Amino acid sequence: MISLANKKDLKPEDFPSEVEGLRMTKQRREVLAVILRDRDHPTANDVFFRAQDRMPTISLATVYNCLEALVSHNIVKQVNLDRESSRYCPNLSDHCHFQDEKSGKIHDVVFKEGVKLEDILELPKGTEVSHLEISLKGIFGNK
Amino acid sequence: MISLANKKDLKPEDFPSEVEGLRMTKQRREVLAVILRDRDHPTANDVFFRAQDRMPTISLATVYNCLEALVSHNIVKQVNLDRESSRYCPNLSDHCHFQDEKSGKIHDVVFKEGVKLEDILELPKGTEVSHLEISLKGIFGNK
DNA sequence: ATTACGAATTAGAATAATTCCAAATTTCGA
DNA sequence: TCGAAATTTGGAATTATTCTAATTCGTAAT
Repeated sequence: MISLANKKDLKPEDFPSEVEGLRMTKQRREVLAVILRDRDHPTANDVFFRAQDRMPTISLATVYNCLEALVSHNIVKQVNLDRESSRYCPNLSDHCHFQDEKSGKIHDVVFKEGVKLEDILELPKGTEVSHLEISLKGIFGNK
Repeated sequence: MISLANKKDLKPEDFPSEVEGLRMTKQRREVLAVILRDRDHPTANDVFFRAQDRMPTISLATVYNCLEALVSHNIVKQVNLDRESSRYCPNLSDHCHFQDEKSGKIHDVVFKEGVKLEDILELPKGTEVSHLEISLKGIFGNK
């Protein structure tokens, strides 16, 4: 796809009319723009409030609809930590999520160069992994 | 602790009166016995129904209370896959969960000998991991 | 332009898992 | 045995999410 992953400053109206086969409506553009702008793993509710700044009439149901559309078209990732509300992440590359217990902030964490799943997990022959989620909690570095 | 992990056939009344500093009440014994017996990652509701066989008066609220007590005393693990109901697992050793997309069954998966997190993840210096959850989905082997 | 049709949006109701609450019961230590 | 503290209980409350049905939008053909 046209990599949206880095397009931090893209304005909603700059999105092409279709992304990954998904028609980009006004609302979907706005929801996507919010997620690309802040990159702090917002919940649906967070997205709803932020989207309202530029689009006061958008509804929460629409935000949920848009998120589901974006996720199912692999435009954003849905992140689930414990049983908290789902969060949304524009980083499409393989990565994990680390929730800092002090700040509550969620950090993306990547695998070290060359690490592959089959190398680290005892998986029976013939296993096909379609989906992987790794989440960590603790104190995140000194940053 | 007295390793309960392997005590598949332990009857509720056989549990010591205290485990990991947690007083073992009748209800907690029963809930724990259910989890140790079936080992199929039941939800709170599953546990509730199974516990009712031997203890028809137990309430769902109590099952939730017992589960929370058992989890916080590290007697069982709480497993969260996506946004589904939490599930409960008596396997206390480090492991991941693989949900087979055909059967829905959840399999425990272990790390290969000697694999350590720091070896595979790009974590900033000073990071302390207190909690880790890895979950996979796909087709699980040929078993 | 106008129309027609499928897709998207909307508000609000419904659902489901979990937590909360306040009262009743049980357990434990003095 | 008595009283305090912990636990259990049923039901109400909460919260995130999904569903529903009505309206609106967008597009493509007339």
